[in-house]
Amino acid sequence: MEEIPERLTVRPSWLITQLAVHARKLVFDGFTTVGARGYHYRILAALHEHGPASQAELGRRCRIDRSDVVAAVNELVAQGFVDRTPDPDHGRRNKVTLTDAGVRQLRRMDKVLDRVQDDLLEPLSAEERQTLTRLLTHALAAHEPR
Amino acid sequence: MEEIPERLTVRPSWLITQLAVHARKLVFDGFTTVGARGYHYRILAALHEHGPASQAELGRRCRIDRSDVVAAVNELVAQGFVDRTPDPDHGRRNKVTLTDAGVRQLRRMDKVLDRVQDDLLEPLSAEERQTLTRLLTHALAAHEPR
DNA sequence: GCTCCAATGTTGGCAGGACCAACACTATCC
DNA sequence: GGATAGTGTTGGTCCTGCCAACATTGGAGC
Repeated sequence: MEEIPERLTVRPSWLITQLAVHARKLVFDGFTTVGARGYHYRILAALHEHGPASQAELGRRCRIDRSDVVAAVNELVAQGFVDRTPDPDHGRRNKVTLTDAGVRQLRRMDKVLDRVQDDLLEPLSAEERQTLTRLLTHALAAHEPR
Repeated sequence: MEEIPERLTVRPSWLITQLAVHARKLVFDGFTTVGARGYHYRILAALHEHGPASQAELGRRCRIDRSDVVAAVNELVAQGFVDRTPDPDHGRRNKVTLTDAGVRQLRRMDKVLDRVQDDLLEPLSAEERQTLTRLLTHALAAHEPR
């Protein structure tokens, strides 16, 4: 009745992009419950794991365009999750720092994400999830800038 | 130097959405060379595999919103790849039909897509690609409307 | 020192894909 | 006949990812 064309369902590019649609939706819905969105998590995570950084650096680490980092940092500042201060050594550069509230927000988002993984891969066994993760990591590595 | 936070790289939702970014880009670039985009392929494929259909039907089969089908069909009509005629039995309904030129366009897009799969999964062996396809299909099935 | 280049922050814009609300119209079921 | 479900269409939103342009600043090379 409403079958998807086989040409589509057979191709990895379709499977990946369609599963990504569901992943995005789950992540979006989850993050909405804590008043955040994807870019926010990436930035908080980078600050937590690698310490304070300039906006350009954050963009490179998080795979976010410079111009989009501006907006995301603005929002995070407004929510009190990061501080933005001019870098004393480099006149134009900013230093973005994680606040305590930011750390707590990051932990909330971590929990949300853990649940999302479960919903997303629900029908797969633990072993299958591991295999999938390995294969995806492998494939993705080939497309990363060296 | 520009390492991605581990919190991200470890999670399937990140791997899937990021690989999807590259998949989209490869598909987009490929389809651009034949003057088309994603929605066009889905619609041509559905028409070829299941025969003429109404727009609402196409939307359901291709996972495209009704309103977006309108625009895509407009473009396909303008390019001469499909015909849109009023359904004689149902006053409001349209019947969308694939033209010969549409079939040729579909074949061109098929070739493009085959190359894309290869670029996308380049580092994986044939067996790994098969495993990946199986796991993705399995996971995706759980999120499809029954 | 001075010039040229690279990097930075910022604004503003665009496109694709997905989605939603509302409206007018039609067919069909009770 | 009247309520209801389906259809085509317009118009708008959102997230993500990008790009161009600009002013400003640091640093490298001469």
